[in-house]
Amino acid sequence: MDNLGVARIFTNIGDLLEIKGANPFKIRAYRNAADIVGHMAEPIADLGDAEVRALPGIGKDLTAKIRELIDTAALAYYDELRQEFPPTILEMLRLQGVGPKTVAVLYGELGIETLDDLETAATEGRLRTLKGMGPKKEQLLLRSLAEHRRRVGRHLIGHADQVASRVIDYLRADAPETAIFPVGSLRRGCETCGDVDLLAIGTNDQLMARFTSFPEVERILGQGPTRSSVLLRGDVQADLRLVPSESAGAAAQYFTGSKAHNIAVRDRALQRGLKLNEYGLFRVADDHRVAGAFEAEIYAALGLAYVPPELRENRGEIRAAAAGDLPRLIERTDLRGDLHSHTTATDGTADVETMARAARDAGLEYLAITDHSQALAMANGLDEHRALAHARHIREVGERLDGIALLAGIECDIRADGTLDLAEDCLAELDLVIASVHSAFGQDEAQMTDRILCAIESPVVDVVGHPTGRLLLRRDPYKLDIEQVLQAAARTGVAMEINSQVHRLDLSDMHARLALARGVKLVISTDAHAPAGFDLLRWGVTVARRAWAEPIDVLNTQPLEAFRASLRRHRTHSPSA
DNA sequence: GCCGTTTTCGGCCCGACTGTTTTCAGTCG
Repeated sequence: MDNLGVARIFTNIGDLLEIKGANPFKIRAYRNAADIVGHMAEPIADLGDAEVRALPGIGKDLTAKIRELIDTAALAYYDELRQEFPPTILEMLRLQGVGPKTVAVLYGELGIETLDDLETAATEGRLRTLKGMGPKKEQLLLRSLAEHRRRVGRHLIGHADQVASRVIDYLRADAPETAIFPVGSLRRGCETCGDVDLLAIGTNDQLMARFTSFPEVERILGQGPTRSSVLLRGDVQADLRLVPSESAGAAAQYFTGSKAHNIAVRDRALQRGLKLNEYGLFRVADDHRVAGAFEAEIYAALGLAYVPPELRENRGEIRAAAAGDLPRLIERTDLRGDLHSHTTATDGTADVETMARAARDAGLEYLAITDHSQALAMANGLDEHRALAHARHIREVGERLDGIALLAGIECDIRADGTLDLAEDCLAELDLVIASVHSAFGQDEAQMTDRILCAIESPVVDVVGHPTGRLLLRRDPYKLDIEQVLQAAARTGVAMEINSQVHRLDLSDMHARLALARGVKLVISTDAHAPAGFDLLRWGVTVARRAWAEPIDVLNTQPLEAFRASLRRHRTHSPSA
């Protein structure tokens, strides 16, 4: 069993224990262990018991359970726990506003086991008969159910990418000469993917059998010589297609999509007496193959510059490609710094120096340490006194280290009334202030908009962090007049963050593109809580690319001094004035 | 569940918000 498998089972144990009403610290121990194992770089199966035992938060008991999982792919304790509840009960925990206590009552009192049961009971008004529930809670649950239904069957891009990598590595081990790569929404960099589409080039009789024997396959949905489809553990569907090399480019183009992009490209082909399908680009008149082996030659044959996959959404890229006006999209290597990170001072897992070294190892020239402010008590947020002491410490460490510059910043909460969580004179002492919303998500649009506008007007705010507050597949964005916020940001020189956490990716691609159109600068940040977190920059870059961003649009592509000068706090007048 | 080691037992981040109450329980971060 791999790390993610272990992590998933520990997470489920934590959830089941919580429904049972077990000791909260025991629950936390399982969740903590799930987090540690799930984020480890090396396979836990490669570690000896002593090394596992040495991991923080993993003691004698959990070591034994991890060993059992690695050796037998099962865990007796987990199986016993699962006997006590129907297997579908954990799904209900995914609903907004439904926690373990509610699940326990729903199951215990009304025998509700599934989301469908819950919907029926809510619709019939039976939930309000329960203690602590009323009509409002019923409506809330129905709304949560509807949101949840929209999300099932989709996966975060980071998750889909890991699945794709594991499948590809497995296939390559047996066929090192065969080119295999992701297509579809994963290649386009969409924030969520419905399934994982893979394309293999060449001839290989064994490939499909190898694919369906991948260890994570739970069910084979279909198997043929050129196309197979499987359902993997964790409900991810993966499709593999095999095409001959003369059709490689056409197939890649066809299966990468999007549908809307492909329709527009094929239309352009027809206008030129050509037809495009997954086998190649052909003259209609005599079926002569004009192109097919490479994507670029197909686009070229249609009078188009090569369109990067992230732009293939039929949002103007074909016109731009025809005119030679495609942007020079930002790349990961254009980024020189990361502007959002946490340490053990609040809810991070590593100290300032460890994070700094990891950022340097990730190729960055500067890093802003931006721990939480006091409102996030649960994260041990900093008050003014601690924030300034922390800033001194960050600067000391920065002085000491070669090859990386540190900025002493903070992620300051925007309180429900729009005021900042720390005094302005304290914030003015820092190098960088990100203002973020972490509470009162239920405010109406006018309140939330005013709240963020209020923060933007503060002269000490440089960046708005994860501006819409969405959690992909979990929580919709809060209600917000983004247009007003962007106009204020443009006027004041406040930058908008693209948060690279795969469950945030906030701003979204569309909002980021709108921001650029309004003259707002972007920053791409990791929000790293651990040394491995800097790898996530690639996803923020992917969003920026989908937003048509060039390096000049993103503040942290600049060298340190130019970057500092571009921050709102160092501007002497508003940029649009 | 883990952890420490002047402790092998007794700690282990807690405040805001909501909807339901009539003094609070559950959820969220």
